[in-house]
Amino acid sequence: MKFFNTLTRNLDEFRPLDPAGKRVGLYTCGPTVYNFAHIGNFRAFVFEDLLRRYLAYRGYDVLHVMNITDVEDKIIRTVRQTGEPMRQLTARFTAAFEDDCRALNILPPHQQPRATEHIAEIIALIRALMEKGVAYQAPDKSVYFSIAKFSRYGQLKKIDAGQLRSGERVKLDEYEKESAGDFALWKARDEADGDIAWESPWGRGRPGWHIECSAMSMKYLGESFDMHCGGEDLVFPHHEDEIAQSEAATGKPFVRYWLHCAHLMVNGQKMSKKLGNFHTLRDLFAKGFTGRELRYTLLGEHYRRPLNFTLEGVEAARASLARIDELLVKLQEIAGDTSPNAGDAAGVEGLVGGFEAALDDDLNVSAALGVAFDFIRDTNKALAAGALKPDGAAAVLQAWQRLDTVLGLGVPQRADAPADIVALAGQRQAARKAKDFKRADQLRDELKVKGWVVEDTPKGPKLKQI
RNA sequence: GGCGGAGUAGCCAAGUGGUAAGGCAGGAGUCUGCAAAACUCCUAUACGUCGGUUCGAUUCCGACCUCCGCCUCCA
Repeated sequence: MKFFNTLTRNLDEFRPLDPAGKRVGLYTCGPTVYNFAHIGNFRAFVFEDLLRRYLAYRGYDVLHVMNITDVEDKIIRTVRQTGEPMRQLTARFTAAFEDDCRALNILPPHQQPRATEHIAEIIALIRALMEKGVAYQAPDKSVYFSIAKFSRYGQLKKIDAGQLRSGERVKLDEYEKESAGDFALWKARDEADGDIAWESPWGRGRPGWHIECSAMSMKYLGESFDMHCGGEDLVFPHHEDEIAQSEAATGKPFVRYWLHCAHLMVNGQKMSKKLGNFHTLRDLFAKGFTGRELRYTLLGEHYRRPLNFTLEGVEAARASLARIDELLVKLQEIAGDTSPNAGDAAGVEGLVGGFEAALDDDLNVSAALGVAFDFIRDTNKALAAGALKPDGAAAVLQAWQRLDTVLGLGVPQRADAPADIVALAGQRQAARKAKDFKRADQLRDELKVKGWVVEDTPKGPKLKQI
């Protein structure tokens, strides 16, 4: 299994730190809960979900930790503007985030630590950095990390710390740092913070953003762990700073594999409220799209390529899913209660082997889906030829269910139609037998209004819920 | 200005030094009372531009164009 590691800029063979090669520590940067997350945020979370699911599929025992940033500049600004208490605001948007993740069938992390519940760990880490002499308290009372004291600074982004130039955002910065590249570990309380402040050895204040991830990831996964992911915008400075503060404090390598996903664009442009192409999941649900359609859309493209999100793309995803579902339902009908036996596995070797080979190659999910659709066409041909027996169908279903533990698209359940629908379908069939096709078509329309499609097959009419 | 990523048919999107998966959309056909689904064929001599290396490049190299990201708290 190979992954593109931002640290080495190479496709690296994955080897867990665990000597037994079993346990894998995975940390993914979670949301800042001051608003609804948008479709771009969820691209990253779906990618991380795919990664986690595939590691589990490959037999690894994954411990997945994702933080919730529940104290931060934007949160404080929102609190100031709206007057809503911070805890209420962050609880509300954390719940909304969790709802959205469920809708996308994103597995919940095993640990979901919040920054405000780890102030003690954060202070302990800053204290260690102060003791090592790599952090200092500036005249503004805030505590900063001195990148000049950490010679490996820039290893992730491949930048020379001396080359950092002050951008426009720095001009807005009112901090009294020794060097432009230094970043805040502890931010001294100011007027605007109100009562959002904690006691610390350096006075009242709150944690900087980067330090929470170091403190919480190391608490739950150890000082060195396997994988850390996020969107590509987090490479610098967030992840670079995490490496600096973590490694400076422990003297040990922090993370072995850094994986970053490319951004999502909407209609070929950067998503922005100004352009009117800004989508939250809620907006998309209101347009009639489902979580699994959106999951498929976000999942279908390789994570290191920019994804161009369009509503047409979600409609294409819907059609693709219908093709998959159609086959699965047919297979369920043929398989019935038959359980697959070992001998039937031969027919699905190509599917499973191709799928795994694609995902082993840096999670090439597009190629994996290509393999799946090739298989779907072949299976449809076999079905049309009547060549698929119950045990063969059961074997295919079993294989697909296993692959779906990775894709997370869900397998449709055969739903038996209620009695009134069955009765209507019976009347229609009687009308057809009597060659009263006008009446039959009326009844078909009536069924459609009630949410059922009737399809005439060689084995008789078949009811399908819309 | 610095660093990095991307440009494949109508749309989305894999991949490769020897003329390129898959999905969607549109069209035709088979099947059907008509549909639906499925299958077959077409749209499809599709690889940003210009050079170079090579027997041969979409794939390697160079330049250029366009788009995107990061350059102090944005997935």
